[in-house]
Amino acid sequence: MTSLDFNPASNASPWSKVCLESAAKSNNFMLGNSHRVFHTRQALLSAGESFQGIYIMRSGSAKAFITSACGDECITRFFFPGDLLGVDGFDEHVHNQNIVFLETSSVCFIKESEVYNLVKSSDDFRTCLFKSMSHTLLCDSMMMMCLSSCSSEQKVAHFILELANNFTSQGLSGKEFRLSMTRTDIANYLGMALETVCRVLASFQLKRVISVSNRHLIILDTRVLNQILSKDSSYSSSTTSLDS
Amino acid sequence: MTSLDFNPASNASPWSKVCLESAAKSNNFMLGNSHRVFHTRQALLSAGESFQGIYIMRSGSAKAFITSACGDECITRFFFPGDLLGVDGFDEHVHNQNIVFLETSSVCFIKESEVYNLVKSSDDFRTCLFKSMSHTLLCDSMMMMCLSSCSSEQKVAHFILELANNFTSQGLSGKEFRLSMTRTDIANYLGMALETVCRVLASFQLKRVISVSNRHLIILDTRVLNQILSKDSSYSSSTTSLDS
DNA sequence: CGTACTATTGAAAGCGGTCAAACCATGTGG
DNA sequence: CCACATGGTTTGACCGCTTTCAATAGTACG
Repeated sequence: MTSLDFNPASNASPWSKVCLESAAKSNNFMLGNSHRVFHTRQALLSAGESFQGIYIMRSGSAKAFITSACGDECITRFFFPGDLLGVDGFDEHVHNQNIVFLETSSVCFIKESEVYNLVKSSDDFRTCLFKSMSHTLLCDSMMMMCLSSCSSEQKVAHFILELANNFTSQGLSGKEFRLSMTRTDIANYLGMALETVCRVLASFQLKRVISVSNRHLIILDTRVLNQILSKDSSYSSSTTSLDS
Repeated sequence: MTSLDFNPASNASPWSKVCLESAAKSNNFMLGNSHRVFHTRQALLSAGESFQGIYIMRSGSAKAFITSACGDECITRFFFPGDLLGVDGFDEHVHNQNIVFLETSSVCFIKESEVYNLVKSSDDFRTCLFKSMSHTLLCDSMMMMCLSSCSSEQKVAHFILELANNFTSQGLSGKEFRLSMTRTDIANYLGMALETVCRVLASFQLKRVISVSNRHLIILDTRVLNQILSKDSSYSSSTTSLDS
């Protein structure tokens, strides 16, 4: 009923996000030396690279994409501060995704061996790592659900709310923010044509639900946005009041 | 060209699948007592239930689904022997998905506290657990890629090959097997209408790529199936034509 | 100021969904 | 053993959402 059914990220994320790094720090694993800054379009990882450890996004944003057999890139994920990067490498000790930054960003590296040490020595770290991975799995499920059963409008609504949630949990405004990704990226991520993204955004703007100009986005009516998500066909008058 | 670009499951899965349970066993965590058998349509978990631990699928199959805000079920995952169930619960200590068995199956339960103990005490278990979760993340990415950028034919081809892979890694035939899920389940999972699933299967059969009768499926030409997956458009002349 | 990239909007075509009607399998009870 | 009921499956016809194609406009940055 409430906004919970929209996105499970709302509660879990902020907690584990801060936790991981601090938990690691408190164990004196010299994380200070492992900070690194990247700029727009720079790559953190490329598919095929050997796995050395994981990264925690400290600031900025990035996208992960796979180059499919057909040759085209497919964005599978966006990363924001607090997210873990490169976790897919545990499986085969090889990264299967490319990760590229969308803006100037900084990450914190944790070597694989340190991850294992921390998991053993720090309950906090272990808990947070598990939470984070578990949470990602849940988000993936929600995303798959969205991709498989949502209309274009619902997909975009979901995407905007997801972003808003992320910014809110970072302590930033969830109502007004900058899109660090292009329309093409959004379209790619949501599995639709970029023209459709534009059209949906335009339609939302027409309905006074949002206001967009280029990368700058303002959410004018979160409730309607949630309504669109929960049922597009019939705009039931009043469902539930909601969160932030 | 190789099967690698189709599904990353091929290599990783079998290894970690066997490992987890044996690693747990070797540490004498009395897993013998935690075996349980379920029958078709029985539920292992329901959304909202509190998280107690994780399960390893020993035999049979199951589906995970979320009930969306719109009220309809959405299948996010199918489980086969070796898969971990209920991992999404680490995040909030609550399960967000329902898991229901598709046939008579047996699972092995590992209490949360035991998971943590095992992670600390057994490098094998820790490695396998990480691999498994990491692998699931990768599979999710592939699935999202499929959902967002594949045609109906490609989705079904992907699904069949995924199943074949799973059966192969279980030591069973990857060419001939029984579908434990209904067409409706498949359609739901792949984000398409069940009628479309039927149509695609029929078209594949017409092309002599597969042979299906009810739940019984035989793969006649894996190569063409992979070709369909990697590029559909070239076949457009003969595929969707309704000439009969 | 031009070049390249990004974004927007329109018109036409097609894939896939919805609706509808059979068809088939399995199991139940007469 | 058959009639019936139920749920799963199949196929056809029609329609609409999205994509594709195409052209234009706005933006960033040298």
